[in-house]
Amino acid sequence: MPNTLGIVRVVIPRPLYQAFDYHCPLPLPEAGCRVRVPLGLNSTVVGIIIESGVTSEFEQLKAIESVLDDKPLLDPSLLSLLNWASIYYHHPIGEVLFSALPKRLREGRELSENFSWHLNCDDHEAALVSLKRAHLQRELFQQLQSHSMTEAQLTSLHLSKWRKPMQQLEAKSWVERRKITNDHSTVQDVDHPNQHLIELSEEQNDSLSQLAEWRKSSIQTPALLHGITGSGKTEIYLRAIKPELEAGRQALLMIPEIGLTPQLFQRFCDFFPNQTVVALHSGLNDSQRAQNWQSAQTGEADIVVGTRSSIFCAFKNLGIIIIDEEHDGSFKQQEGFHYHARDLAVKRANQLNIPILLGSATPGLETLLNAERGRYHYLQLKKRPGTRKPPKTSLIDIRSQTLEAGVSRKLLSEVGKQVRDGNQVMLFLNRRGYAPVLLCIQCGWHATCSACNAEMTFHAARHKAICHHCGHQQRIGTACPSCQHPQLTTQGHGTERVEHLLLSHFPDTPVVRVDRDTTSRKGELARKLEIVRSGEPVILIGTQMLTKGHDFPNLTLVGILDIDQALFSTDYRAQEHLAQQIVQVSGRAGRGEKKGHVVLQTSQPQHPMLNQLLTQGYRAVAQQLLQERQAWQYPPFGFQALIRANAPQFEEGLLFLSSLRDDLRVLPEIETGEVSLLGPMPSPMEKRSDRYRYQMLVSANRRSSLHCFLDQLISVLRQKKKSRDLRYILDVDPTNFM
DNA sequence: CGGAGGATCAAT
DNA sequence: TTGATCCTCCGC
Repeated sequence: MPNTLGIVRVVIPRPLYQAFDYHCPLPLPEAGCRVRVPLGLNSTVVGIIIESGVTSEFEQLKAIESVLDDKPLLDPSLLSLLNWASIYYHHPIGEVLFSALPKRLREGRELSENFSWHLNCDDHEAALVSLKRAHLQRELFQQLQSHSMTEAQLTSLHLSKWRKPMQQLEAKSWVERRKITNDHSTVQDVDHPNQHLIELSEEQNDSLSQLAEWRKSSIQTPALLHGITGSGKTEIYLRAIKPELEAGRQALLMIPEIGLTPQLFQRFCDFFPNQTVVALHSGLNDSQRAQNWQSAQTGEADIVVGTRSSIFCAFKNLGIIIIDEEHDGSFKQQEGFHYHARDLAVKRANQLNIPILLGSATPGLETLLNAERGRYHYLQLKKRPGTRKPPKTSLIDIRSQTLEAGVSRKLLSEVGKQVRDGNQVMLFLNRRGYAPVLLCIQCGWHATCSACNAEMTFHAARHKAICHHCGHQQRIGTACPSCQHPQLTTQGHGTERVEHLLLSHFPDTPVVRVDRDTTSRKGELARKLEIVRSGEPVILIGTQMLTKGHDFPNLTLVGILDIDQALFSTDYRAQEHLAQQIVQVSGRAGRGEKKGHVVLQTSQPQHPMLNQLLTQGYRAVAQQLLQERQAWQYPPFGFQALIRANAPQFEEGLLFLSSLRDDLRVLPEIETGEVSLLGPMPSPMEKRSDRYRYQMLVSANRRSSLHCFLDQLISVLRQKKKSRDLRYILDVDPTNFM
């Protein structure tokens, strides 16, 4: 072979654990570049180089078809994180690597060129006068007057439809488009007069100086910011980010899935008006996503505000990671490549030796334990700024109350009182729809899903029964579908039903329902939140959508309707989640000048966890739960993985897992008892979306034993013959056992 | 995962 | 014998 060819190692977007070697003309592209390579007999796929200039064992190498990037998309540190994740989660490297890229780039598309827009006009006054009636153009013009804007800024900031008016301005030659070559080698002025409008409390300032001190140490350990709801964690985030930006570095702020309130994003834009803030979340389309991702990769963006998958975003020079609401379950990816973005963020920060700040009013037990063991720096905010006090919480024993749609008389009268006083009220019920059960009292028929082992939820306004697990729908008339009895009844209650109740009791007060059904249309949530923020008396009824991050200053009463189910859950994480949820929902009350009040309805007013939460607070509950976890050797004291298998045929997955268990019996970790297996058993909902689901739990007291065992498990699994429609997945550190 | 080539099977 | 369908294997 002449000396014009080298060899590159390429990862393919297939569920394969190995990489493939290809010939490649010199000079070799670097690791992290995409290539197009032939695969199999007559197809080509996009691959990513993970090593360049290797020697290959393999005899008949093919040559790559083309190189797609002249500079790496993924830098060595990100590649190493992804490689680590592939090993830790025992997931095929190809799928891991490709999950880091936005769809457009996965498909091998060209990088979009990034441009910025500049004003190019002598007489601003005259121009503005002539734009008197062209509002959009005028707004853009004024925007550009203060500073030039990149396309990413324009798209994410406020004007999603900026292109047309910009074209019109361009036609008049008042603006011009320039290709961005600047990668912020000249750092813009980060300081801005608007930044300091909010004065920090003594406690906040104290946290900040601790953070500054912490930043100085040569090895960066993570920091936990445990601040009660309303204590102003966002202000700390902003100021923790600031010095990094001043040093020319970038920041990543990770938020829960539905936590990106426009207010939070806006706060960041306002605080750093000279910096580029971009979002990465599910609300963006493919091209916005690719563009924002890329703007972080090139260094054009200074701050990325993103959900779970933004942990894989490439950065030119990442300086700090912040995770807001770090306890939130949505940081755990629950399908395909099951990773925990919070854990990976800690790993990434560690690899880069940069600071990471985990913020929450209700830190997860794992995080709290890390803080207690001194592995994380522990910061607390115990007060709300100013004179604002945390809300007072009381229980209503619903056993001694008349209930209407699950709402007690006592709570209803309290709602009435608050509304009459001009205040706002929020009722929290984590169940959408009208009622979870629809049945016929004559023949006993009830609406069950044909694809799942589940009741279908009745949605009254749509005259439908809908399965919340697979989406199947059935139209419901007035008569029973089975015996034609003219009246169907319901059991239980969802947000829609409570909304009806509230409308009938308080006809003069707006009732705003916020759940997936009422906010699926784009902009609908924002519109509803706007009503609430106007401050007028409003009764809000909603699911957990309502619990995250919102700030309603005029909200004085929070009612939590149905928690009894969670009190008796068999899932060992249920108590932790419930405590977090109660604290988070409660924290929506009393954020303004008026005092807040929280009412918890329950049939278990003597329940130890509830009482401890009310009298001693979240930290005490968490400590109690940690003790219980320790006694049982549950995480974070023990380590787990869950193998799930499902197939369209009844018990096929069960058979598969049983046979797997037999194969595993001879492994050393099982024989010594370092690792134990539980199951296989049916998943809590055995049939879902026409597939029968089973699972087997792997537990170990040491992480190293677990991982050593899983390595062997994967190789057994790979060799096992399996029917084509059987699917299995390994979930390391599972959080959800459904 | 996804294509291909071989095995299998019922209908011709 | 043939087309359809299932199955198993393999990818550089």
